[in-house]
Amino acid sequence: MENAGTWDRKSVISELNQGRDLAYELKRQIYPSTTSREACEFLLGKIFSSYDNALALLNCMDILEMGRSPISERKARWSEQVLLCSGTGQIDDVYNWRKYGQKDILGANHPRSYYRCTHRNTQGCLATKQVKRTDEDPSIFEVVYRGNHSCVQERQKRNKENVNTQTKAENEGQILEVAHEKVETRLFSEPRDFIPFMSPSTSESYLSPSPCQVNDFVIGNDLQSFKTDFTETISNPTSVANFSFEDLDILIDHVDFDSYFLDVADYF
DNA sequence: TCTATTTGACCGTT
DNA sequence: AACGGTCAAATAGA
Repeated sequence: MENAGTWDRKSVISELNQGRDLAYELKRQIYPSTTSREACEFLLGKIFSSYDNALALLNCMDILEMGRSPISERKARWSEQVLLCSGTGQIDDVYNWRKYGQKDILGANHPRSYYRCTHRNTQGCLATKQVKRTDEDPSIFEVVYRGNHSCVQERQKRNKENVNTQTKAENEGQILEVAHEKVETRLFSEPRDFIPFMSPSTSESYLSPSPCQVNDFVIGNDLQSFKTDFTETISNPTSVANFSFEDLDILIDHVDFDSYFLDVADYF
């Protein structure tokens, strides 16, 4: 077991280092932007691949650890992010949602709608979101995201296969503000009986449900500065005109990476 | 026929 | 008991 753990750790570190190096190379080539678009897309594909592989490895170790832990210790970090957006409320956020409820809320002028990930049953994805018109301005929606997606959606896969060629939905809403984000620890009473599996055609990972997770784990100065950019974007009430959910997709990927790494830090 | 939405009922928490 | 979140049967629509 020790040997397996050592091998896993080296693999993870190697994948993450490669992803970091590629990201810096891309950054170097973009500024100034004299590099061809094809070269950038190639690098992005390699970066996504490295992070996918690292996540898959970490998730496997996480599940192994969960299997060894008593139920009373099966805790997971749970993230919540609140966005304010204009438009129809049906903003284009990459993921597919299925409405499962609507409630009138005490003291609120408009009901709150409840959505869960379409892939809850097929992939065990536990991400949910709530949407409600604000009392102050009914044209502005408060969107609360809970948990992170463990599923891989078709659009997400297309994004990774064809970076920079995404098309935006006609009715995409504009995100006005990231109101706040918080993290809490919740106890999961259900056993994790999902296992990770690999796409037969690619190395892309389909991860088990792992509702999670943001933390402050730091890996070196370089990554810290990289993370700081994102943290500043999401933790302060910030005007984010031009911010799109394509950006959020990347943001979520990054948050996933961090939290998984904290798990593996505990593991070791 | 299949999938998504609607909506009243139900349940856990406070 | 009130409230918020979820369930599930009924309904809509492609």
